Amino acid sequence: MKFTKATNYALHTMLMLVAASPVKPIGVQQLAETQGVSPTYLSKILTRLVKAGMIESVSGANGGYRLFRNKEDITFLDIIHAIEGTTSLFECNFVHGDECSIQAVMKEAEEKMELHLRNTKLMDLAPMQTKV
Amino acid sequence: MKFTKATNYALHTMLMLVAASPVKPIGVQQLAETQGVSPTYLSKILTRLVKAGMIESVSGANGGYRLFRNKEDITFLDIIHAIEGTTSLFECNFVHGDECSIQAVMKEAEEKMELHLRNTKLMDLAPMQTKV
DNA sequence: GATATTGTAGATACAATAAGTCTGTAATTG
DNA sequence: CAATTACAGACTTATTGTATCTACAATATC
Repeated sequence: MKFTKATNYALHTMLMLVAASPVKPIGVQQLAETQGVSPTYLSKILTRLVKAGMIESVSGANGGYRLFRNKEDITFLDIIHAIEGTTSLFECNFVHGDECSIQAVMKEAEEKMELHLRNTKLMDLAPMQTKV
Repeated sequence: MKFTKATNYALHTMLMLVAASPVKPIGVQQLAETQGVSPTYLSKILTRLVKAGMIESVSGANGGYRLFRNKEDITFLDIIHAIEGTTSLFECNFVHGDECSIQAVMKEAEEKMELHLRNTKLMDLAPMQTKV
């Protein structure tokens, strides 16, 4: 199991948007070029962030993407959940008596990871690095 | 991203082996039947645990699998690493200046999860549940 | 030692997911 | 209106996960 590349693209793009102007949008062309990925594909990924209410898209000439929520509110977990989904990483589909004790442990472990991702905001990195 | 089913099979099998006799091996036939998976496939998974030095296989009539290490030493993380591999869940392959700050955060998060999995031993569950 | 029993390795098949492309459409600006 | 930009959906390709099958090697028991 691995995080998908889409998550990597999403995180890097968000970091750029956080560092950029909150009013003037950045075109997907530019965002994609910096990361060496095709604009249409990146657009498809970013649309998920739009639907999650994190960013906003502006059509037409000089359009692009810009933040929608406050910088301060956007956590790593938000972005990851928007891309990877929110279902548990581990699911036991056996029919035990009731709860699967193994799954319980796995869930606890996952929550430790999520806690860290929820407590870390993009802002925490933004100042030191303005590009990519 | 999801943990594979193989990890689920491995964890459940290990729980059975921990609860079973440390001398008399259990056949893969029986282990597989309990979990509703084919014996040859489970065997393939268990072979990875053998190579990781956690369990031992015994060929021939009345053969099967049994623990090799001490019950007390076997953590969730050991089993998961044996099946899923030990590489990071997140890898940024862009060429930044030096270290990717996003990757750094992701790595920390992963370590939180691993810490919990390393601190939880199969033994912790074994007493309350002897089957599956 | 022959035979039945059990795990092992390798080839192969199938399915699901990830990763990316292409094309046409809709919205906006100038 | 023309140029620019994002969006949606169908489609393709590559990779990984999930098995199955078969021949082989090791061991126990008679």
